Amino acid sequence: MFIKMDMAADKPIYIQLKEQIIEGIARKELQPGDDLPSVRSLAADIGINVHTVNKVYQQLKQEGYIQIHRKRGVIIHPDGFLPADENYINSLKEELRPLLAASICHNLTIDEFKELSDEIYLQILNKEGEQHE
Amino acid sequence: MFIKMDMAADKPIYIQLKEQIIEGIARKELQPGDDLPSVRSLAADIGINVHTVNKVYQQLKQEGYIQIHRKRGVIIHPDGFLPADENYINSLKEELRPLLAASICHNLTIDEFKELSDEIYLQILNKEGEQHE
DNA sequence: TATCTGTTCTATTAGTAGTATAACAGACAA
DNA sequence: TTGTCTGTTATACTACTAATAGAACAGATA
Repeated sequence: MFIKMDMAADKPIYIQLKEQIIEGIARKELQPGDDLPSVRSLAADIGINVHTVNKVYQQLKQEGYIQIHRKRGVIIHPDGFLPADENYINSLKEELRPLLAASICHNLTIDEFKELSDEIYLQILNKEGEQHE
Repeated sequence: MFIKMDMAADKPIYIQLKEQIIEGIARKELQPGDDLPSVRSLAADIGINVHTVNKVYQQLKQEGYIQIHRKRGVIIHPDGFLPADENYINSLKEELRPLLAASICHNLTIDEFKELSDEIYLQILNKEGEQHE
């Protein structure tokens, strides 16, 4: 598995796990229909509690990233990428807004902000540059 | 004051307050040297606890947005906008990364993402479009 | 002296993050 | 049928954060 937890970080581990799975989907390492480990095996694998993994899976299901079948287990949603509906766009806007406000206060131009976005975008999709430390 | 709290939101009120002050600085409604209300008066004004306001001021001081003087009170940092040092850029990147990964999963192109950024950027700087609900 | 400022202390309530054990119900293979 | 895997639910506990509350201290100033 490609999961790397940072137990010392202030970011909750269930958020870390969730983000890494989403990034795995984004870079197509996890493709539609692919199996995900069971809650128990993944929990044992990365050394965290079953409930923590279950919480992540429930949220990913809720947001449409995965499907959960009683016996077969957990799979990446077979329909492929999600629709960028108004709901999603609005939540994205609300998350971007404080980042942009702070950027302005740090003398970052909108062009510099967009260049940064480009950079990270390529970094995510580049299969080589796995880790970001 | 231009502060509007949403007590029903899941976002902690100290985060809301902090973000609104930062956005006030970004849109230049709060200019270098300007006075901010005392912890007590602001707390009474928006109906929250003194300690909550104090926490926000301490963090804003720590991040260089404001100065706190024993008697004079709290002022917007007189040096103007902050430097976009490596430290800040790295923290911004870490916040942007999960947003971009999720955007990719929602079929958003990098260009659409950047258009969204443009839109919010203008929305912040536009003195008219105050609220974002 | 009285009053304002930020600051610090202690204490309480409520909620979240994470762990731990256990049990239930469905699926499936031996 | 039995055993074992799956997700799911329930309960309980610890630790931490968010928020409130009241009080007190120290410096500045009118």
